[in-house]
Amino acid sequence: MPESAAKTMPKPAQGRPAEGALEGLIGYHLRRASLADLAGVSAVLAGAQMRPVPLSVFTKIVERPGITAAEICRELAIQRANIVPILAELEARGFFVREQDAKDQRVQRLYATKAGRTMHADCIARIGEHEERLLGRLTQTERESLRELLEKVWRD
Amino acid sequence: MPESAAKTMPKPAQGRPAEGALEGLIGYHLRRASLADLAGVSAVLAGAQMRPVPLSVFTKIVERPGITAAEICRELAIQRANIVPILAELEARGFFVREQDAKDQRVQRLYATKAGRTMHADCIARIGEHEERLLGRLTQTERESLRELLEKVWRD
DNA sequence: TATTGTTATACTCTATAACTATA
DNA sequence: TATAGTTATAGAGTATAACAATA
Repeated sequence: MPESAAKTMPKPAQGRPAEGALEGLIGYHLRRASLADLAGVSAVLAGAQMRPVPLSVFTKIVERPGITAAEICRELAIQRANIVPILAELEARGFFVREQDAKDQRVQRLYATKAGRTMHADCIARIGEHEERLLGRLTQTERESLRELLEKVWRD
Repeated sequence: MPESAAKTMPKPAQGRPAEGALEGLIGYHLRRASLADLAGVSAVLAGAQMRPVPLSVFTKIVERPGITAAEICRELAIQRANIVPILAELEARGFFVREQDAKDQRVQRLYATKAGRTMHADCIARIGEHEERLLGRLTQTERESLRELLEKVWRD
């Protein structure tokens, strides 16, 4: 017969109700919240045949005309090898074009097309509606607090 | 950086500095923060040959002796099919045992062993140190705020 | 009919190593 | 030597469908 686990339950933190180890970890809530968000984003983007990572890559191209693949990778923490098929698909769908840099023959500068900018605006609007649902229980002040706290966590 | 990008930068939201579409999305910061956390957790758990998901599964076994695999799956939003190899490995390493339920022959009740509880306590301690680093820029009050805001986002 | 545990499988995302061409 | 873009590949993590045993 297995021994009781009650003895090993963690002591409640001072002033807080007893809870499991997972609930006490910020990382656990970060992960659950992020996964909940990702599911919603994926769902609304599916209607535009788009996915979260390719859209974040494309957002950089739209907002920073002439950006290079290597720059995008550094800013989004993507491996250079992994952006290749992402760019290939976005290019094949006519969302951006590549231009060889005149001064450095190694680099390609990327420019969104009109069709790409239209797709981008549509996707950002879809995500906006999704976030409105996701954050429905938070006030505007709470949303801004959350954004700032999260940024403090991950930004260098 | 080419100045031509300035023309296509989105208009700043009222009262806030100019920023890209990604920075304005809570979901983007949720994802970056969660990935930063996950990298750190994975690193500290590697020293104990453990990974985040198996540990979250095992935490349920430690804290709820007699819990079933199906219950764990519902609480952690894991597919039943995917928990099978996770439990197989934890069992093979001697961290828990299975007992057939007397009243319902379909279910197996799971009980952590002493070795399992020791491993669990070690891993939770490692993660605690990791979170201390991850959240180093947040006050205790801010950490508690963050936890509550995140919970409001994902919890039903 | 529904649920538990399971097998098999496929797909996405991510990580690593190595190559080429340029600088 | 270092960087940009690329290829190939392997590993997690996750998703779906189906099955046998039991309720």
